[in-house]
Amino acid sequence: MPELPEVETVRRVLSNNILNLKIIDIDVRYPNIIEDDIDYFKNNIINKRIKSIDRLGKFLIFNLDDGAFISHLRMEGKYYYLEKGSIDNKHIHVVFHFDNGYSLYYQDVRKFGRMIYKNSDEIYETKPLKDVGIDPILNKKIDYRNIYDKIVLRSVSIKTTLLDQSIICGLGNIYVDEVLFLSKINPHRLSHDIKYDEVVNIVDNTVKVLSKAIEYKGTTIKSYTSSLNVYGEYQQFLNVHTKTICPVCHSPLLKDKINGRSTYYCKNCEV
DNA sequence: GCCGTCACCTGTGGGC
DNA sequence: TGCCCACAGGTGACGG
Repeated sequence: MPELPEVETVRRVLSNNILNLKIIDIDVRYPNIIEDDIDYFKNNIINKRIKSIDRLGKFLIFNLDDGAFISHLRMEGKYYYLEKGSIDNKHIHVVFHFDNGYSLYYQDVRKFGRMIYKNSDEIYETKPLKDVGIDPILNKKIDYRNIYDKIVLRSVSIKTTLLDQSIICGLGNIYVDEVLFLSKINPHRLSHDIKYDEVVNIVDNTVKVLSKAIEYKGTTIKSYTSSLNVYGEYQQFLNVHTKTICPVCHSPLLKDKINGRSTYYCKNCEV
């Protein structure tokens, strides 16, 4: 579900609500969400305050007085900040209770999301953040040559390469289709055939698409929400993903699978 | 190190 | 109505 714009929207919503609150208890109902030993995770977080929330790619980083816990929403993860006891359902798997009578509920229908605690010195030096590539929103000076050098080493499709979070992070299935459409590049083209100028174009369009999607609080196709009953509005700007007709040449769009992912593109406009 | 496949889960919608 | 199957916005483990 959530790609970079949706995660950034969640970060902003939570930053307006939970900073400086002390976590006094954690209720872990589905242990597989937590990658650590549960007691280790809880002992390192309980009695600490959330000082800030950062984002790298699709990861949320909840910085505490000391250390941080990192959260990935994967397909369906959502956070709700509500009064303690005001919500309950079988899809809520982790609950952080604060000292003000409110709680942060982590809900995840498919249970794919993950959380892990890190000491301060290992947050960016260990997995998972160690392997995360360039964040196109956080990095104001983008090294196009570096990205090009990594892309042309790959022999898979350009779409597959752009979904690889270790090169450019933050793109998911929806925005990759949009970026490639704006860049006029067929998603099936092999990475090692992509020219330097096309990489520049892809990166610039990535920044453009993601920035505008953040402005509109993400894309809601099915289930995404940044908090209870708050939905993204970028879907009105989608050109190809889930669409049937090309908005430029008006020919029917193609839909097929690349690496098992639904892929929408125009065979006339994307070459 | 790269690549393809599968697994992780549940809900939804279409076909029969 | 009920059953079965494919599919859904992500990522990591594993074997070749």
